[in-house]
Amino acid sequence: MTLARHVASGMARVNPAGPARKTRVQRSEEVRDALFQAAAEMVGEHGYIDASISRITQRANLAQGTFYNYFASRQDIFDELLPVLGAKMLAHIRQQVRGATSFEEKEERSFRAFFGFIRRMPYFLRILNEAEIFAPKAHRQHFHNIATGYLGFLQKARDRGEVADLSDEALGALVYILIAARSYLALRYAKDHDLVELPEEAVTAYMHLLTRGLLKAPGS
Amino acid sequence: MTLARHVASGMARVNPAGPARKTRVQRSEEVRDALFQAAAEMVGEHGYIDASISRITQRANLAQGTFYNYFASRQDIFDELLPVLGAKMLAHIRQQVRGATSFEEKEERSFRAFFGFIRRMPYFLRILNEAEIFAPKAHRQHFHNIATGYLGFLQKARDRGEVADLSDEALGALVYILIAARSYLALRYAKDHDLVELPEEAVTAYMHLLTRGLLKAPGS
Amino acid sequence: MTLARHVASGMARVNPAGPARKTRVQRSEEVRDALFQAAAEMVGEHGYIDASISRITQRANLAQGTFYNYFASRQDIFDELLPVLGAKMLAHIRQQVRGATSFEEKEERSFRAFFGFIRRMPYFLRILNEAEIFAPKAHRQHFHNIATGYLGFLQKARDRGEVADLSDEALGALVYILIAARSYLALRYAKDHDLVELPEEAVTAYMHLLTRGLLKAPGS
Amino acid sequence: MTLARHVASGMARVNPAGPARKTRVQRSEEVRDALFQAAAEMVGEHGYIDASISRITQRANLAQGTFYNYFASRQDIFDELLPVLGAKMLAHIRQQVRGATSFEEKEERSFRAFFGFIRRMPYFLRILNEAEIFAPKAHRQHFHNIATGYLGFLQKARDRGEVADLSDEALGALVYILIAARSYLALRYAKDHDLVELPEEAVTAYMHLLTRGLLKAPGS
DNA sequence: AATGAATGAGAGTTCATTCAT
DNA sequence: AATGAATGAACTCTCATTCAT
Repeated sequence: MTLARHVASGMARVNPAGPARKTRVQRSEEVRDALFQAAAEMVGEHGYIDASISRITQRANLAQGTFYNYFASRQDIFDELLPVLGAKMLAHIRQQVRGATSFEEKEERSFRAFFGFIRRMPYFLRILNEAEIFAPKAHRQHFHNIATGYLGFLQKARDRGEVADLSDEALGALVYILIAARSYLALRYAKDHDLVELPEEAVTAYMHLLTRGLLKAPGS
Repeated sequence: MTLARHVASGMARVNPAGPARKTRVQRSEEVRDALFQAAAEMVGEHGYIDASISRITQRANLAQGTFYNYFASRQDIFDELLPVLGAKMLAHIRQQVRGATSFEEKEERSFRAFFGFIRRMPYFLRILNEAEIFAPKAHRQHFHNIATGYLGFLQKARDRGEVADLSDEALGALVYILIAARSYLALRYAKDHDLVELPEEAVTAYMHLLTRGLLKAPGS
Repeated sequence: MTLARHVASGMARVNPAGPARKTRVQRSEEVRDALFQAAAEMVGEHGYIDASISRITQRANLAQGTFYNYFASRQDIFDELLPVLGAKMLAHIRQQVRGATSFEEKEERSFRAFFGFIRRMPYFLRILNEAEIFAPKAHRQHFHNIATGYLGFLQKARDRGEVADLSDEALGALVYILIAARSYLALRYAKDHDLVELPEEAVTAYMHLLTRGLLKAPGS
Repeated sequence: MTLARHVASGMARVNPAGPARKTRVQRSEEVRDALFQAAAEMVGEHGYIDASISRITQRANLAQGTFYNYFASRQDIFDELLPVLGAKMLAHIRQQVRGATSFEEKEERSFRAFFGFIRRMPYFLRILNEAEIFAPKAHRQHFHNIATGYLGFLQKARDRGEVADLSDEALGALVYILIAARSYLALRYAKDHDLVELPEEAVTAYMHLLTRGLLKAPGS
């Protein structure tokens, strides 16, 4: 829950009768956060389409006009959702992978960490998926970030001799396949937009594919 | 062009001064087709969001009101798009795979056939992708159809001994991964919503993953 | 009253329970007229600023959305107001001047006809004046029309020897002065945006200026 | 430039780190001036409509709230613009006319002085013109001031025998005509809201009308 | 005196759907 | 069966004004 506390908690409303002294900038940041939070929740629960300014501000206990003190437009806040949350995701995964040594171990930990993240922040998956349509620039950027990092990781593993000797172009394609795998499995195991329960079998399948492919081993 | 003739042709407008002599049901089907066609084109070119009734009917050379003689609502026609086009895709793939013998050959042919299809019917990719958001029921159904067929195919290959001896659950996960791979690679290699140019390297990468996994072969 | 009947009557609302059979295009024209009429009244009475779509449609007994079936935007109808009413004004003046022979007589009749027009159609003055700000393109066009016609009229009179032998450029400036005179006198003698009562003294002053200038005649 | 220094200079911003040591009332007057100045510039450049409080205060380097320490409302400052600038215009014209002896000379000097003023203070023309719509009370007052003075001037000239023997009412109408002439000619010769280039021909035309009227002199 | 965030009414516009013709 | 005008709810966004700091 610690991870979600800052960003995904459903509690982060603006509290007009706050407990005590706050500086103006503190208060201002709180309001901005409340709006961001409310937008993330709305998009996560009902999609970008239904995340109207009216609903977002209502959820944040603010007047509609207040929104425009913090964001230039509806598109503006949409374009911020994925970068902010995507960075959190990356940080989470990196932290979980730290300490792993082999390519294989890193892959498995990273795979599990991805699902751990969307389990704790169920909004994220929908925000990520719909961003392709509603915040395409942000989505492209996010994808580029991830794909680039992933590609470097694969290239190093290849150069170290841990991964098959494939061309950069081929590795680039594989990066997309692996990212795709995570995303679709998340969708596959999501229940009611809310909970993703990844069965061990899925991890097995993923790792089997990575380590041995699908074909029956000749000697077995 | 034969494939696209029925569904993706830009010609299928209603011709008010048609060559005459049609039965009422023929005429009725023509109108319905024209609407469907126009909707598919609009969604394919501009996305579900911009496919308003007004634009769809305009493209079909019909009045707005006519739409509601054939579809109960805007959502209604959206929900039909994917099932109809998805069936065409499946038919196309099945036909291309016919005659292949080994699992490996079938996989490669099916993989290529998928890209062949979206190359000939560029609308399809967008309709498919956005359906997750705008026609979720249809999308789930489509996915279920495909996944079920794919799973059966994998199970038979496993039982025949061509594919590794994984549990049904694990195969189910793999199905998602393989479908995901195709979808994301299509996005990856799409240019301007219009053309998908799949490089051979991508096929290589995909087949390598399937046949050998990613790890360096021990003896090499 | 005949002049104002078509355009400026306050009665031209849409009557939902109309008396009898009308073709669709008749009905359609009526609705368009009602909107135009309502807009003219609103602008005439309260100015462009307060002529919101909401108020215009309310006055025409129509829903807000209906407005956009007939005009592409608020600016659109604003841009139509002056051309339509300005043409009526010109027609009225031309008709009143018909039959006059000398330059002097034509001028006086035209001068009186202008005030006769705005007396019968009190909206017009405000629409004309504010158009400079709210419908500048229309205003420029209207001004150009009038100024061009007026200039030709002065040139012919000069060439005939009725008017002093001034350069075209000087006549061009005079045209502006004469139009300005009418416009400001209308403002001067307007009471409550509603009634313009032109005193005979004003006609005398205007004609005196035109025929003799302001200076004391030397021999008198 | 001396004329524009007080009112039209683009420099008159509030300088937060001023050279210090000012009495409270001095400082207060400075702030008020800065707001007035900013408003005049905004209205002059973009019109009353776009002169929002936000834009005015931004241009004056002040916070929005500060505005309301000096003016009761937006309308309030609009209503001050024309009286203040109009007085400057009158002062300028009076000064330029000083020393002229005949009615004719005074008229020509005053005519030229008007255009000299708006040439040096290009804001003024727009402020003046739009005031009729956005600050009607101020506009009426301004007009009354000017018309009254002008009328007295004409009356004296008439009584002296320099001007034709017209009734007061007729002279009242002529005042409007002469003011109108200036205003419209300014508009006629304005280029891009910024520069008014009055050609000599326009002066000729104006003075010809005043001294001889438009008709061909009988003996010529 | 100066600040600037909060407010909420109101603006123009779009669009799925209805329904009389 | 086809039409297309009418509807009204919902949308994003602006802005004068207020007020606690």
